[in-house]
Order: sequence, then C-alpha cells, then structure tokens
Amino acid sequence: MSIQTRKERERAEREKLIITAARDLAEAEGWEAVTTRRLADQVEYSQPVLYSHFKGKDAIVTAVALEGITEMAADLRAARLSAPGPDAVLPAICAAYVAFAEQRPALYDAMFRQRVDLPFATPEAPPALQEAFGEFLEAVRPHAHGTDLGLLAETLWAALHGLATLMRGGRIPREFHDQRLAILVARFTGEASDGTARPA
Amino acid sequence: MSIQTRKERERAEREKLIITAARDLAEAEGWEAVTTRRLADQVEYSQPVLYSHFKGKDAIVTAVALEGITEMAADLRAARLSAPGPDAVLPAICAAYVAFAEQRPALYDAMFRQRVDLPFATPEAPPALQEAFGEFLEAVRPHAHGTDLGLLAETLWAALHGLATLMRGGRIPREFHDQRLAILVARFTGEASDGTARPA
DNA sequence: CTCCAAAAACTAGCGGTGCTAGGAACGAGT
DNA sequence: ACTCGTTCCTAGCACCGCTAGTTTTTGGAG
Repeated sequence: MSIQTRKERERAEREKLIITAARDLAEAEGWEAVTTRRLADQVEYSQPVLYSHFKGKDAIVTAVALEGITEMAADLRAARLSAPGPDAVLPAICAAYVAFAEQRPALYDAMFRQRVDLPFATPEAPPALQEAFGEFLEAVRPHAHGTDLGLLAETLWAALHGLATLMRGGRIPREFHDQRLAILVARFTGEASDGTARPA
Repeated sequence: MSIQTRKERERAEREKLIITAARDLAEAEGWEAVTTRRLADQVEYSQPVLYSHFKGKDAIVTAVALEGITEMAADLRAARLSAPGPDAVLPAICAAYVAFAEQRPALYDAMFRQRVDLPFATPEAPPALQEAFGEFLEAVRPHAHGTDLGLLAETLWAALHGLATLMRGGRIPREFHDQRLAILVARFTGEASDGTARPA
C-alpha cells in the first residue's frame, strides 16, 4: 500500500503544480498566453502528461476557477465579518467583490468569463460557490423589503460583474469607479443616493 | 476618374461583404467558428485579401462591433420614443438592451466582450455609441435625484451588461430573468421594489 | 540479481489557427 | 502590342489543442 499511496501523492502534487503554473501564467500574461506547451514546459513534463490529469485545456481552466471561487468566498466572508453592523455588510461585500475582480483578473476571468464546465446556481454547484453566494444573500437580506432574496442577490452580483468586466475591458473608464460603486450600493441599500457630484 | 471610382466602389462592396460574412458566421456558429480561412472561402477570395482590407482579425471584429453599436442605438432610441412617458423610458430602455444582447449574442460579444480597438466613453467614441449612451442618460434623468447623470447611466449600463453576460455564460439561470430585470429597474427608478415573490 | 510485464512519459505528428513573403496574372496607359 | 504597376493567389511560417505509437522506467516474481 505504501507504494500506491506514494504514487497517488506524487500525482496529486503534480496536478497541483499544473494548476498553479496555469494560474501564475494567466495572472502574469493573461489566459491567451497559457498554452499546453508552455504549461508542460513550466512543470518540466511533456505535453501529454497534462492530458493524463485533465481532459483538456478547459478542464485546467476549470480547476483554476475552482481555486478562485474558494478564495473569493473567503474574501467575501472576511468582508462580512469585519463589517461593523448588518447595514454595513452590503457595501463591504460589494467592495470586496470588485477588489477581487481587479486584483486577480485572470482568476476572475476563469470563474466568470471563460467557458468552464461547472454547475452554477444549482444544488450541485461547488460548495465554495454556494458559500460565496450565501454571503450575498446575507448582504441583501436587510434591504430586501419583500423581494425574493435569491433573485435580489443574483441581480446585485450581476451588477457588480458588469462594473468589473466593463471596466477591465476598457468600456468604462477606471476613473470614478468608486463613485459608480457607491451609486450601485446606494441603489441596493435603498438609502438616498449620495448626491456627490462628479468631481471633474 | 470613372475607373478609379469603380474600383473604389467594388472595394467598398467587398469590404462590406467581408463584414457581413463575419457577422453572419458569428451569429450562426459563434465567434470561435469565425476563422480567416472560412471567411475568405465565404467571400470567394483568398485569405490575404482580408488583410488588404483589415489589419487583422481583430479589426474585422471591430467592424462588426461598429455595425452592432449602430443597430443597438437605433433599438434604444425606438424604445425610448415608444415609451408612454418619461418614467416609462428607463424600463423600456433596459428591456430593449437585454433583448438586444439575447437576440444578437455574437454582435453583443463583439461590442462588449471581445478585445476590439475602439474608443469608449470618450469624445472620440463612435457617434452611434455616444447616441446609445445618450439614450441611457435620458432614461436615468428622471431618477437621478442629484446623482451625476453620466456615472448613473454607466452604472445602470454595467448592471444590465452583467445580467446579460452572466445569463448567457450559464452563471445565472435563464429562469426568472424578467424578475431580476424588474428588480434592477425598480432599484434604479426608486419605486418600491415589487414584492412579487419567486413563483417557484 | 535477473527478467518481464505493466505503468508512465516521451517523440512525433495531425489538422487547425492567424498571418505573410514571393511570385503569377491581370489590366491600364503608352 | 507592350510595358509595368496593381492585384491576387499559392505556399509556408510558427503556433495552437490534442493524440497515436513507441520508448523508457518501474515494481514485483523467480
């Protein structure tokens, strides 16, 4: 049994190595730079080894996305726990979400932009994803006023996703990002929208 | 002068043909099916002629995106004009926007997801894009309450973009899309969020 | 220690991609 | 009719994801 477990361990370590290499390369040069050849070179194995671990390149992206989901869930949870009160949760979650998207763009791309084979918004979805969504549920709960919590959370999530992706894609200027985020938060908390004029 | 103009006309016609072929192919089979070889085959010319019209494949996508922007601007304008009153403009614009994204997914991808070399959110942006954004400005005007119009419009735009792209990417179920859109609209019009519970 | 079968990893290659260099064919002006 | 510049095509480059077939390594039996 010892030999068998050693092999399995080594195999698991190598798999982790592949995922990390893919992630690092994507974060450094973007997903378009992540090719199976470069990946194989990085882990110092030949290309076909990758396919003994993953069905294809998409599966590698999926594995990276799963890592990202776990980390995002932790970020959102930390943001909620450090919020001073229930009403402060939503702004904190929103800020943490867009910060994650900004700071780990490749990870975020894998999670929410690339084609991956992961179940979303179903009971079969990854636990970490459900956990992350749960944080959004808690965030919107004080401001639901009878609206379905799940739908409200999905809508807020989508709005943040739009802000993050449009900004990253250059469709919306980086300038005044904080103000836009504040506007969105105000619209979802129901508080009077802050009348701060565009400072430019 | 006649020969010269004839050549220019034929050249313009062929360019239009390339753009249309790219667009049709993308709408039919997705952008990943749009290759320079298939495109060249479609217009019955060899590959290199594409490069005498466009700097590269990205430029072709950009040209398609420009077409899409023009059509979207027309859709949004029509939606605004057919709205019964100022307060009905925002819901109409929102509905028209997501409908466009749903019905012309490839066009929408070219406009807002793919890497294209177009100026956004600057005075140099394509007129049609500024026109489309102008429709959003009009839509949010009655509900701004002192918030900067431009930032508010961008934020709403981003929220709709998030809804459209997450749904298309399978991250949010198609079910209850109308409710989510209603929630978003309610949050931006400032009216009491409709308490319609999730019918499931 | 030797041998052999099985497991593991490699080399080489397939069909595809975006893009381009170099030569052939065409057509307008003399 | 003959240049000669323009236009277009053939062929090919370097790369992509992926896989078939072969070589190497490895662990256990004799």
